[in-house]
Amino acid sequence: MKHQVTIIDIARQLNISKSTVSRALTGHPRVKEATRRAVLDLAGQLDYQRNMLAINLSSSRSKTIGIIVPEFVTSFFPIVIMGAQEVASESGYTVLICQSNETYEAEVANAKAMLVNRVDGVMVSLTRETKNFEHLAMFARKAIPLVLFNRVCYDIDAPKVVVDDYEGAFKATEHLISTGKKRIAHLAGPLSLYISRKRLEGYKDALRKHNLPADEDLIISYDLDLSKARMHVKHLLDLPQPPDALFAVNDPTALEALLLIKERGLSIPDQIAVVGFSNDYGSALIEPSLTTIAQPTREIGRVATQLLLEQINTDASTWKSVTRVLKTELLIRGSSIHGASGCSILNSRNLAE
Amino acid sequence: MKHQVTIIDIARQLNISKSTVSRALTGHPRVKEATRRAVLDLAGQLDYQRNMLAINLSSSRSKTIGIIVPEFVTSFFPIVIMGAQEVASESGYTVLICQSNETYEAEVANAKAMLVNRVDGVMVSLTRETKNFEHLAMFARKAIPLVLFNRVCYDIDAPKVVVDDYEGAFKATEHLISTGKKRIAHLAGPLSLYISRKRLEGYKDALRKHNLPADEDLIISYDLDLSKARMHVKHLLDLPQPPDALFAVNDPTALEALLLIKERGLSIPDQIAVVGFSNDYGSALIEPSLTTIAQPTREIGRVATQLLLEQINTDASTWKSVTRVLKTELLIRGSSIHGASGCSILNSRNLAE
DNA sequence: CCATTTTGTGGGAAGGCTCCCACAATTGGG
DNA sequence: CCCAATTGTGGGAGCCTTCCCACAAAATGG
Repeated sequence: MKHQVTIIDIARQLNISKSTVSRALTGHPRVKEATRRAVLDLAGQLDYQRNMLAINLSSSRSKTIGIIVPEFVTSFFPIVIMGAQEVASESGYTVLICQSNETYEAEVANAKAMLVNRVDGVMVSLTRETKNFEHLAMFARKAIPLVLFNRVCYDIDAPKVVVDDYEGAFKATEHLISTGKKRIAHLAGPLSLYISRKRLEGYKDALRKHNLPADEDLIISYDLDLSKARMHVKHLLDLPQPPDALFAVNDPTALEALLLIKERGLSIPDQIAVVGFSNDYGSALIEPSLTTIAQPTREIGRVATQLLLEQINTDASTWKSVTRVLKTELLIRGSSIHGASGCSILNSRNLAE
Repeated sequence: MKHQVTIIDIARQLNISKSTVSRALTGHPRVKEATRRAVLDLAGQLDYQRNMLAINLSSSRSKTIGIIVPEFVTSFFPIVIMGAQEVASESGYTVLICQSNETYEAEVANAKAMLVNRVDGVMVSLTRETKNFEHLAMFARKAIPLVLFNRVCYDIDAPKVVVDDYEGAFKATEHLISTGKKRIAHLAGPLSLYISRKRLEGYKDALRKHNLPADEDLIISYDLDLSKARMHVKHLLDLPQPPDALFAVNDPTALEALLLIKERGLSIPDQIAVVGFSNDYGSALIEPSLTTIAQPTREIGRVATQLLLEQINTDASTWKSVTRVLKTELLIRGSSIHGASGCSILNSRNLAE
C-alpha cells in the first residue's frame, strides 16, 4: 500500500511551505502566478488527489447532504433523487440517501445516521405514519439546515417544496365532472399527511363548485399500503349506489383500481372513470391508459436541493421558511375519456427528462 | 453555532484522559467497568455523537462505497441500489451514488469523483458506450476494491455479479419456439456489452438446438437508445418475410415493440409474439402483458455489495475475481401465450420485495 | 513477599488539510 | 528615497479521533 501523495510532498519537492501549496490548490488569490503553476503542474504529475477526509475534518463540513425518502419502489423518489444529485454535484456536494421504508422508526434511525455522518443539510419526505417530529426538530437544534419536500408537515419550521396538490386534485375532479360524472369517489391517503388533506380538499371544493353533493360514503382514507387498495375499491364498487368515477390519491392506487375494475368487466370510462396523481411508470402503458396529474418530479429534487444549499451557505439566523409550490399538469388519457391514448413508452417517462 | 461535544469534553468532566474515553466508547476491553459506564452515561447525557469526519481521517477510510450506474430511469438500478444500501448500512457503510447517464465521459468523471471522495470500494455497471477501461484499472492501481455488476466486462480483473444472461435468453427463445414460432427475431443491445453478446448467444443456441435457421436479417443490434427502438422494430415488421416472434434485449425495448405492433393492429401473440428481459415496471401492466425474464434485481445489489465488503475487509493480495451468476426466471404472460395475464400491480413490483 | 503478568490509564504522535498570524519582499505615492 | 500599502510566503495551531508506547496499580504465582 503506497503512501498517498499529500501537499507536504509537493511542498518539499518545490521547496515551499505546505501553506503555499494549499493556497495554490484552493485558488487563493495571494499566490504568485509562477508558484501556482509549479504547484498545479507537479500535482498533476504526481497524480495528487485532495484528501476530502482531511478537508472535511478541517473545515468541519462533510460536503454531503442527506436525503430521507419513505420508499424507493415507485418511480417518484428515484427521479427526485436524480434531480437532487445533479444540483448537489454541481456544487461539489455528495448525496447520502436513506430510505425509511414507510416506517417511523426507520425515519428516526435515519435522522440519527445523518447526524453521525455529519451531513451539512438534510432533505426529508415523511413516511405515511410519521406523526411526531422531534427527530426533525433536532436538526434545527444542531443548526443543520432542513428542507421538507413532497410529504411535508407544518409542525416544523423549515422550507418546503411541494406541488400544488390542492389545485391538482381540483383539476382532476373538475375534469371528471366535465365528462358528466356525478358520483365521484375519492380514495385518499392518510389524513396525517398534509399532502393527502390537500388533495382531499381540492376534490371536495371541486364538487362544491359544481354543486355536487359530497357523499361521505364515497370518500375513503387509507394508509397507502397498496395491498389494501384493492379491498377499498371493492367496497366502493359494491355500494348500493356505486360511484361512476374514482379519483385516487396516487397512481399506484389508481392502477390497482383499474385492474380490479377490468377484472369485473366494467367498462372504462363509461361505467366508471379513474384518475390518478403522479404520472408514474406504467400509467401510460396500462389499457386504458391512466388519466393523471403529472408533477415536475425531477424539478422537485432540484429545487429542494437549491433551497438546501442556500441555507447551508448562509447564516442560520437568516434562514426563512419559504414554501415553493410547483405546478401540476392534467394528463388526459383513456381511463377518463374514450380514445385518448396511444403513447410511446418514452412519454410515460417524460418526467424523468 | 454551539461547540460540538467531543471526547475531550467528556474526559475533562470525568477527570480522565481522552484516550480512556475513546477506549470506553469504542468498546476496548482494557477499561474498568465503572469507568466505561461513567463515560457512556455522560456521553448519553451530553448527546455526544462520534465525529465520523475525524474517525475517517484517523482511519483513512471513509466508510463509504461508491456505486456508478448508467441510468436511473428504468426501475432496475434503483432496486439494485436499494439492495446495496441495505447490506451497506448493516455494516455501517454509506453509499455514494453516481449516475453516468449512459455516457463514457460521465463515467470517467464519476470514477474520478470516487477517488476524490476516498470511497473504500466501488461498484460499477458500465454505460452502453464504454469500451475503454482505463478508469477502472485506476482503482486496482490505487488498491481500491472494485465489483462489476450487470453490465460487466472481462477486460478488467474484478469480481462480477451477473445473471445468467445466456440461459435467460435461451429459455426465452425456447419458450417462443415451444409455442410454434419459426421466425424469431432478436433486437439485441450493443455487442460491446458482454451482456448483449451473451443474450444473443443464448438466442442463437436455442434456435440451433431446435434446428431453426438463424436468419441474420432477423437480428438487429442497436445502442439501447430507446428512441431508435421503434425504427428497428418497424424495419423488422416491414421485411418481406416478417418475423412471427421477437425477443428483445430488455423490457423497455420490448414494450416499445409491443406498442408499435398494437398500433399496426397485428394480433399478439398470434401474428407476432414478444418476449423481453428484466421484468421492469409496466411489463405486467401493458396489455397484453409482457412475457419476460425476471432477474433477482435486489439480490444483485445485495450480492455485489457483500462481495465488495469482503474485499474491503481483506488484504488486496487475497482478492480473487469470482463471478457470481444469479438465476433468472421465465415469466410467461400474454404477449407470448393467450390468456396468461391478470396480475395486480403488486406483482409487477415483486422484484422490489 | 518479591518477580511477573495483567489490567487500567495517560501522553502524545499521526492523519492531511485549512486558516490565522507574522513577517519578508515588492510596489507605489508623496 | 522613505514610509505605507500590498503581495507573497512560512510557521503552526486546530479539527477530533485512533493507536502506540509508557507506566502505575493490581493481581497472580512460586
